Amino acid sequence: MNSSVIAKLAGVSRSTVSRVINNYPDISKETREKVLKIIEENNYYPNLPAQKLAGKKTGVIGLLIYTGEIKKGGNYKKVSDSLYYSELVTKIIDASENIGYSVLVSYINKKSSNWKKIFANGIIDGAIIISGGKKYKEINNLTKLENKIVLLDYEDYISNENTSTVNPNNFEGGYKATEYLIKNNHKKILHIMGDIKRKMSINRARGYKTCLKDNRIQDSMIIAGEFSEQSGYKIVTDYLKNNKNFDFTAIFAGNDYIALGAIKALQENNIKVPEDVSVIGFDNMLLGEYTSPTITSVNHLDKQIAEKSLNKLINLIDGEPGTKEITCIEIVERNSVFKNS
Amino acid sequence: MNSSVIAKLAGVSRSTVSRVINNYPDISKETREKVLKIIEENNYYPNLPAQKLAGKKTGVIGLLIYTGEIKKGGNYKKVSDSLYYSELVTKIIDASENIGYSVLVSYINKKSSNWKKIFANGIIDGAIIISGGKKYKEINNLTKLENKIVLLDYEDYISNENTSTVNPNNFEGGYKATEYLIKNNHKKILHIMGDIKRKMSINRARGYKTCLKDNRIQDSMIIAGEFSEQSGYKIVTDYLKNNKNFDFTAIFAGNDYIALGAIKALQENNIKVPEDVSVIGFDNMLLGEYTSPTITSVNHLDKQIAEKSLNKLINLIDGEPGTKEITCIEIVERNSVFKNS
DNA sequence: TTGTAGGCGTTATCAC
DNA sequence: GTGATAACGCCTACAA
Repeated sequence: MNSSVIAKLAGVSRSTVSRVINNYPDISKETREKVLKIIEENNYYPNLPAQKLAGKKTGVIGLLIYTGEIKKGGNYKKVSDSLYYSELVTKIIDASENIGYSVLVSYINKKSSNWKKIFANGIIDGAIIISGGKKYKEINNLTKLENKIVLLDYEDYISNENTSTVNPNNFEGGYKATEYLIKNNHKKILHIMGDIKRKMSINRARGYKTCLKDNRIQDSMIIAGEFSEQSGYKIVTDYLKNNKNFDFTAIFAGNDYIALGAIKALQENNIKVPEDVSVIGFDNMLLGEYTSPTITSVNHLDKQIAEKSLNKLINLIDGEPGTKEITCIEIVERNSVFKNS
Repeated sequence: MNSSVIAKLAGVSRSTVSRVINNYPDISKETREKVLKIIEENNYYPNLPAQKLAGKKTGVIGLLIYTGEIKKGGNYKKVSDSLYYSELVTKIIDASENIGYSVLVSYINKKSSNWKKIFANGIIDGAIIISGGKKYKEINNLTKLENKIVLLDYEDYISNENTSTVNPNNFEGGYKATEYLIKNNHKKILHIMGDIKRKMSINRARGYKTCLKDNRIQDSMIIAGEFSEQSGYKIVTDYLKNNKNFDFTAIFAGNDYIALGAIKALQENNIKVPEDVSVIGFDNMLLGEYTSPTITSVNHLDKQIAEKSLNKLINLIDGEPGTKEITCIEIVERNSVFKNS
């Protein structure tokens, strides 16, 4: 089934069929309706590769994922092993669907060059790249091509005519999380950092320290670990073991995984959350709605990272130049912080 | 950049470039290496739409999702609102990537016809359709086209030359879950069903009842609800309120959400899980690794539904006829069932 | 308002 | 072993 068949059936030429499909104005009502009827009857849809080849947009965007940073043990993890990345990926898919775009997902890795084929040749109108904060040579090369790209969570900022970037405002997040705890009457706040080598962690910690300073609070406690439940659990467990009279009333965790581990450790030591100790996380993962207690968190993900990236991409596709964007931050109140303001 | 440019640079014809790209045997080593060098130097990749138009496979499969069944309040939910669907979708993406396929994700809905364009015209080599168990007219129509399709979780079995189906073995799952509890010395087992209208629920409950019968256990207790945490929570809370001397020692929950809600309700009533009451869930969601206690569950998802669907699809693409498949079931032991065998 | 024809970048079928 | 050429299905000037 193709436009020639439709044309023959409708008694018109292929170009007329094309005009109908693409909503050209200069076409008579009769012809249009006649053609549309035939199209409908024959369940005809234009061939996407052919349309693309002929220069049209496809309504498909690429989602390129660099998984090198998602580690599991010593090995590279897949997206589905991580609730965080699963949520981020499906959020991008959902946001795209919402504005009528479909998403072509591919991984960036050295083994396969599938992603290059997809990227280098436009079945896609543009792409969002999740780099996991990693400087990856290939990504730098990609940005030099003519494709429209949005770089997500790529802290080493690059930008050009065809490239935009979107990053969470980690500093502000750290600041607001700390501020929220202070407003709820906490003065002894422990901050558990994620991977100390990542800018993300450093900026969140900077926000924490700056906020304490601004509020004239001297006691700052920072322990560095990893962005995992196990790490949060271990750090708090060890801390409680080594400090019989623990002296913090709240924890600002580097992300929700750490928060969850910290909460488990506290609970196992018969310290109630949030009555005895409050905990605030970061990332606002959906997971946080299913734990006990549910996790109060810093939101930059939900309706932010995904939708902003997509909007930026659409702007690029529409011909606007690349820009740099930092997402807004808000506290999502759940039950792991005791309300006492 | 296209094959003509490469051809000119290499001093050969376009056909020769094509032969090199597609690994044709009848070509001299010299020519091949010369062309490959030019290709490399110029960072050239063949144009996917053009290849597809000329009749080649693309290495892209479609993932079509019918979201009508994923409800949130009264409204239709997005995939990212559901940890279950997020995990399923990313598992399929991961499994595909693993064998070198990229995934084009699109939703099936009445508002947009994007999915039809994608489906009806082959940038994709085939598609997996997640129907959420819903009889949807459009899906039936799709199976009549010539595309290669795998229907996931579509209990009303359809199969033809181009269509395979994959379903979880809900009956066996219900049976094995119950058997596992019995083996751990439970005789009073409450089963909390999900949506009673869905075959999924009915089959799990059938498995439960058959297993009790096979083990000569008279007491069967079934309460029907929905596939949600809230439902599990409410049912157990109400039960405990109305039965001061509750008489079950274990719960078989219709899925992990229900299990989670049930556990919360038990804990709030100072009933310890698993010491006082054991709970087993269904679906083996990643979520179950982050709760306290972690949730023992019936696994059909992990490395099953996703990978089997994909294998089936690849078989179809390779020209084999459609088949019907039911996934294997296994118990994943975590900490919500007390080991007492 | 409609039809004709060239081109998009490949692959495949012929020749040579 | 390699080069010309006709598809693949569509879009878009240009002509009428």
